[in-house]
Amino acid sequence: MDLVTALRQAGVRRGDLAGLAAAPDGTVAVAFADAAWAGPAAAVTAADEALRPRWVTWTPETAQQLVPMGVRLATCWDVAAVHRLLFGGWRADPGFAWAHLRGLPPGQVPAAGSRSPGEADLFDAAHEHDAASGTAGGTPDNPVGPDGYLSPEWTRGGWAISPARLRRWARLGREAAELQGAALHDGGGMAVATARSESTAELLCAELSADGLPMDRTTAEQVLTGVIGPRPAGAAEAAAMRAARDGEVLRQAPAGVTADLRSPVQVRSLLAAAGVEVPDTRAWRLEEFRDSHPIVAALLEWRKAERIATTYGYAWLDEHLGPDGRLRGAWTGSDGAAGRMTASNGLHNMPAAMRRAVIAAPGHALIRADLGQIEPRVLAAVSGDRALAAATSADDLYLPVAAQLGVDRPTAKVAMIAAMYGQTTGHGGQAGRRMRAAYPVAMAYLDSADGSARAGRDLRTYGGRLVRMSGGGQNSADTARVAARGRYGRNALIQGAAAELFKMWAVTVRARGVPLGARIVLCLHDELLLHVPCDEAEKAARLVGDCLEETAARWAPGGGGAEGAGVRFIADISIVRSWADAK
DNA sequence: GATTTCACGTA
DNA sequence: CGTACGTGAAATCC
Repeated sequence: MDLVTALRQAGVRRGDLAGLAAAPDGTVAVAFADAAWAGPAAAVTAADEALRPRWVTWTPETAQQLVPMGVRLATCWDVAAVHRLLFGGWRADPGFAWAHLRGLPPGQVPAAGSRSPGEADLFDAAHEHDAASGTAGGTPDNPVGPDGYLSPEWTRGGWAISPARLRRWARLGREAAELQGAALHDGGGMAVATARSESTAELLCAELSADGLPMDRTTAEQVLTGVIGPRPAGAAEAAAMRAARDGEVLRQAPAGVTADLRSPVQVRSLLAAAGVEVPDTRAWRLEEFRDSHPIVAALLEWRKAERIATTYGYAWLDEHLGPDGRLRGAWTGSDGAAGRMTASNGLHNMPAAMRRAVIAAPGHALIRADLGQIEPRVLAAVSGDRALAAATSADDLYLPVAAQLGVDRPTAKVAMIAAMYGQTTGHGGQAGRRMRAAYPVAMAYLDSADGSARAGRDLRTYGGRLVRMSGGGQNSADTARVAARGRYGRNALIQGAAAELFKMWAVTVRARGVPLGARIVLCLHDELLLHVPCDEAEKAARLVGDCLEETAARWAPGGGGAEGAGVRFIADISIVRSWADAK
């Protein structure tokens, strides 16, 4: 039966959970109500458009498989993403997530192991029954073993196709999602909404990985030429150019002294020979010696060029910029403690000079949108501090804060940041004390995070993400380490909540942007870059702002001031041809 | 050959 | 004015 018809007959409605599993050959299985279906992936697109269920995936790999096949789903519930939210940590494979949901000791999850040569693939229909016989745990029809764990035969992947198994796997995914939903409801608050947006952010990540960032090769090569010279013809020429760059620094050295500039140890001796004594050679430390000896400025200049040459040079361009003018890397929806998005291949730490080369395709424009002062605004929201929330009504939040504290703006900003992230020197001074008096609720929130983290107690972000502070290596009594743990904890709650708000905004923009042909092409912690046909650019720019208002209203309710914190979030939004044009 | 340290880019 | 992450080269470990 046709999938849409089957879903309709089962009474599946918008937002209902539908299990989804995909085989490498493009076969998918869908599980809903008491039924399950298997067939070609294209049917899922049709079902998504017709009914828009919330597709349950075990891991983001499903989306990563489907997107290149042209299947882009509206929403999902990703068991791995929700597992990370509920339980923290990085590991989130199906067997591990399932064990947590069933309350089984996660340390004893059966290893997925490796297939021995010649062993039949469980998911190969032809060998279906032979393969599972004699193995512990699950059966060909049941992934759950008698011990309650998922069978390694099912979890180790590398599937060929068996529609029956695929359907079973999709059904079990939906069961896992329902268990997760129940666990999240117990937590109350924002957790279910966060689970949805974190999951859908995984769909966005799969698309970002597939689509890439538009970059103009000619402009990129121009930027490189300006910094490190033209593309070398061969290895010999490259070595010569490198030596020439080194020479610019070494000619400033005292007579007879030389060094390998790529060796920090040798650079330190080199500087010492020039009369500059430093404990290490980091740029911020060398900065104050810039005028002590000409070699320092030359070295700092060399470092900038060397960074571009080694990490973002012609080799980088050749490797990651496709013939279609798209720079690609792998995206993850939530990495590390705070749950920020990450990207590989330099997409998140590209030198500012290269932004000039990020240019919309012909007939298209980029929409650049930056959240303004996101962290203090997030603090106001998550702590529920009414006084700080009042300050968020200003475009520049630090002006009212400075007025409240009776200090100038730079002092107010430092005091705020010191409070949010902890400080290693001094005790905050007068401005710090006034912060405590002016914003006691926000400060108590931060103190509580700091105290819990110091004591090794786990934390939860506003959106419900567990930040693990207990366990291995967290019991040190060393004063410096304890203080660092405190800073880590308070930072994780602010950075983490900001990441949750950002992703909710991003997936809202992703959904609303579809009719305009607007695609998100870069996410950078508090900044979104959209690629959109020129004709729709104005609409898309307004849409991004509207989506922020909508997201903020759901995420930090009470904008009217009657209830909740009523925090205002702002974004700087501009329509540009190149990423470097804005601001 | 794998892991750690230093350094630096982004937020 | 602190935290996070990814990357590359050298240094170090095994």
